[in-house]
Amino acid sequence: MKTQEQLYLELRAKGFRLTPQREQVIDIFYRLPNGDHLSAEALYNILKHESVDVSLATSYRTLKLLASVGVLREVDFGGDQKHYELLRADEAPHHHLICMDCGATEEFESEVFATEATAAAATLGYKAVDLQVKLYASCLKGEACPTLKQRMNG
Amino acid sequence: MKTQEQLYLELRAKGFRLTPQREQVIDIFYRLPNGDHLSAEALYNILKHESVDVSLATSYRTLKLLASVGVLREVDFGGDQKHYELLRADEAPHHHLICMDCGATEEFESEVFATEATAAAATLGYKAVDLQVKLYASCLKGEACPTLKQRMNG
DNA sequence: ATGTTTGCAAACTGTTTGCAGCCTC
DNA sequence: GAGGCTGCAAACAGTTTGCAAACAT
Repeated sequence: MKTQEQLYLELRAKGFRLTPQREQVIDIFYRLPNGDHLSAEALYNILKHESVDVSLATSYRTLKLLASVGVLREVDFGGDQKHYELLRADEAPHHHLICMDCGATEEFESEVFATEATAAAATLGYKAVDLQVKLYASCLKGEACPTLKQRMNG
Repeated sequence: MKTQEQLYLELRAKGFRLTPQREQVIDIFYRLPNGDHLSAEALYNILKHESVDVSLATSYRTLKLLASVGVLREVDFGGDQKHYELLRADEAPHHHLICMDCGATEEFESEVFATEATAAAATLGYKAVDLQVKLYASCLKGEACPTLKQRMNG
């Protein structure tokens, strides 16, 4: 995978400046568990928590910039805020399962989706660019579901 | 497929009232080309155009109600407004292709997705409920793309 | 008659933007 | 030094909500 330093250079090459804020944002995404994703507000909270001086507006602007440059991928889970995840070019694209009971999200992989999607696009006369799969599911754990419990007590 | 009359009874059975507004909304969705979808505002505009007396708020409320009852399905295309489409129980679920060049959306079917998704959910210990596939693609038509042209001249 | 649903306008939420000052190149 | 970048607060878009009147049952 691309290193953070390579990314910095890439940004500069494209005429963008490397500010402390951008550096920190990139750093946070690199430290995130694989496949994890953040909303602008979540990112803002992490930054604040780490005593990084960033405004919410910059959080939004940076996410958008990094997505437009291809560093991040915008994904949505049907909630009301957009989420972003690191785009790892050398990894199999993963898909998202969203639990309707507890709100948890899980990632899973499958080449079948990509293959099928590319074929479908071609059939319709299009060229596939990005595939986003949202699988809404139920954890069936009811009361026992840890995430659900947490939310109800929160 | 369920008839509109069946739907009316179903709503009443669940304790909801059948108002002219709701009747009209359901009617519009039934008259829509198969697989087509509407946002709250689009629905509102159609209703106004047909001289039906409905407020935007009711448009939102009705869509939400019908979705919660399982008549409509909420789908999103990455834009900023939610869209809704008629849920036809006896039809193969369809998926959406969104053109990144011209914004057009197309539907396509494939049982492969559903099969794969159900299996993936089971593997993770979940029960699949709904699968939403968004395939971003490019129509490659550039200037010649009719929808794109229309948008640029609009 | 009762309780749901509506329209209106105001409130809210997530996101974007204008501007003055700051900082990277 | 010049122009992009930031923070702030105000502006926005889409959606939700409180309330009194209107309506389905």
